[in-house]
Amino acid sequence: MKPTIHDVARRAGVSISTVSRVMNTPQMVGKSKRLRVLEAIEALKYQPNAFARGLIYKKSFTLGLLIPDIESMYYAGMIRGMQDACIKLGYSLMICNTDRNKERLLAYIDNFHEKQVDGIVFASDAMLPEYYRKLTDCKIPTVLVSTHSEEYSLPCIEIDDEAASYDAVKFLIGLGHRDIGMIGFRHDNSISGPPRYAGFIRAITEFGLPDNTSKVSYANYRFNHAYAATHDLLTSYPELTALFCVSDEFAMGAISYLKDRNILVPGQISIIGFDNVRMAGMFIPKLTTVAQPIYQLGYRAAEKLHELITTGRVEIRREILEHQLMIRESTRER
Amino acid sequence: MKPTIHDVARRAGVSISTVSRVMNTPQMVGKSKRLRVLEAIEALKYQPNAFARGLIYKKSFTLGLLIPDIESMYYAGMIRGMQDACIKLGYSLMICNTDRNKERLLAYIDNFHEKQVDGIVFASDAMLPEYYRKLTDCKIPTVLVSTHSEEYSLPCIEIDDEAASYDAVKFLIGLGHRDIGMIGFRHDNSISGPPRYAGFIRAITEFGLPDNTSKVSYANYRFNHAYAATHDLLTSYPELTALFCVSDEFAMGAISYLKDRNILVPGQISIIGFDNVRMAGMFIPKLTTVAQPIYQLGYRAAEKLHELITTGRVEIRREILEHQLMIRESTRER
DNA sequence: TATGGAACTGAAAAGCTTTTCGGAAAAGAG
DNA sequence: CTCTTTTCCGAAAAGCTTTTCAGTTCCATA
Repeated sequence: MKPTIHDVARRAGVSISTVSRVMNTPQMVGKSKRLRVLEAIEALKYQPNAFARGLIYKKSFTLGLLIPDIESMYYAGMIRGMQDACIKLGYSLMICNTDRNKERLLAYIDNFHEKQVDGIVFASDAMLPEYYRKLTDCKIPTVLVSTHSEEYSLPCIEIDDEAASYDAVKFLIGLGHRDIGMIGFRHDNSISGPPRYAGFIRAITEFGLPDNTSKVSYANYRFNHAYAATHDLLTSYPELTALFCVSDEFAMGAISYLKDRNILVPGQISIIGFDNVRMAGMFIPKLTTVAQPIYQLGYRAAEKLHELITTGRVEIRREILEHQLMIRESTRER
Repeated sequence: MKPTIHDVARRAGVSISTVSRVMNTPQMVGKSKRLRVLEAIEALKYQPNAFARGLIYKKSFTLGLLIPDIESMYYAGMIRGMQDACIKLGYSLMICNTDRNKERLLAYIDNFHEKQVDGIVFASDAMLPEYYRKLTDCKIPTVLVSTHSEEYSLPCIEIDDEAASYDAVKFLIGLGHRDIGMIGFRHDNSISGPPRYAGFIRAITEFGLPDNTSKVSYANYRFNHAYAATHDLLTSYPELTALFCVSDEFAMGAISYLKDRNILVPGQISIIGFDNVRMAGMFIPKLTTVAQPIYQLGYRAAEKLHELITTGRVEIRREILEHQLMIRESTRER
């Protein structure tokens, strides 16, 4: 049986109040008793019971994290940042992988509610009304990361997707490419889909290449969808010399398809990705990509949530972090 | 303020005992009261307080997971399996990323202890004496996954590393290769390092190729170390035509190095990896590798831990799952 | 040597739920 | 219609900690 504060008190020959004080405000306790208590704690390996404390503090010192896909390299990087922030702030992190499943996500919120997490970082793309309702019903502080929500005005932290896309496409154009395609996220089930498309459109129109407007194919998060989308796009538009992919995984899928067709990257077609996941620098060819500050996104999200929990509000509701072009080997001058 | 059982009771005009019964043993409650209580629960969005329950049950219905590297694709796959099992078994999962840092791991165990996790899945490679002592001091049921420990006889679940390596190297030999090198885990800070080396040795000696015994270079978990190790190995042994890498990430690092030196894979050198992470099929060339049942490893680990928690013991202490050769494009006949 | 204050300590309540135990009401039997 | 047996329900205790409140002890000062 786990030792309780009573066991420690008995062994040290003091009251439980004293033991509690030794743990929380040691300076209030006389030296001799304090030493005896410390000895007893050590001997018994006493660790206060988090349930009892939670009952009093009404806090669990635990944060919940909702991510759509644990196997995505993007979220893995974010988790690291978040955990480091949690350590700094004295929280534990409970990570739940929704697999983009609505029921599962809802069930996780219930679970978080029951477990009394102090707040939730929501990284699961679109904040649907059902999610929001449940979150407000439960009154759980929530921040969004790498997504946002106009209608519910939740605190969020992300990059400027439109500008980042624009920069990527502009870079391609600067390289001399005139026939540029895009592999995008579908607009109906993603948040970053539309702004990234908008950035693409802005760049091509601004530089007088409106022919490319329709040279877009959509894929569904994963490698093989991007592979198929690339096939579709290239059969319709074989003239393409450059491809803007809205994620590194998409870029890898596209390159993989091209490789299977013996089309050289960047020899014949240049590819630019998005995210700069760890794998981007390991792939062959190394991916040129627009880098998100993935680790910082996670780190700041946890900090922001902490701010929301402790102060009840947040300095800046919508926080934008800088993106950055990483030029590597998958792009080349035309 | 979160509604309590008292609020529900008041609203439904019954005692708290009745509310509790409605939640736990509904058939013990008369229909009319039950309905009233249900209505009140719904209206108030009542959710029992996990702290109070934990105090009574002495269970948190939470499992702790210790992993060395959340950014490794290997562990990401395992987490998915574990989470699915946890959902089935009614547990939550608390994932902690140790970053292979001893102090951090120890701190996480303390944290698990305080949070009263019901058990721990330990995937952090070597079970050091300090870890084991703390675990036993805290009396937390623990199972090991994709690692083991002779001295402490903890339940574990893994593959047969020696046999898997043997199969990989045998496959290379079957392809006609006679000059085979290996990029291995260092023996001093890994558990699977020695058995995988042993499998390599057994294969080459069994097939009469003892010259290869020393053609081994060691790397430290990550891509760039494998990149460097490949450089070392090939400058010492330029005659190599095949390379056995003890992880897919190592294989990618090796291929990346080879690519930078304009050495063709599999044209000039065949590469076989280990693990079959999700990325293995996406890399260029697609990796031939010996597949671990990563998802099942995670799933079974959670089930096994559940078994240990509920029954106090475990049917089979050391459980071996089957590996399987995945022949793709990074290997070729000599 | 008394007295005021500081320093320290213990008893008890609160926080929320489950469960045991005893009692009341309803249903069935004679 | 009375007595027994179920069925159902409420009061209270237990589980562990923190914190408030009310002392007690001890030292310094008058």
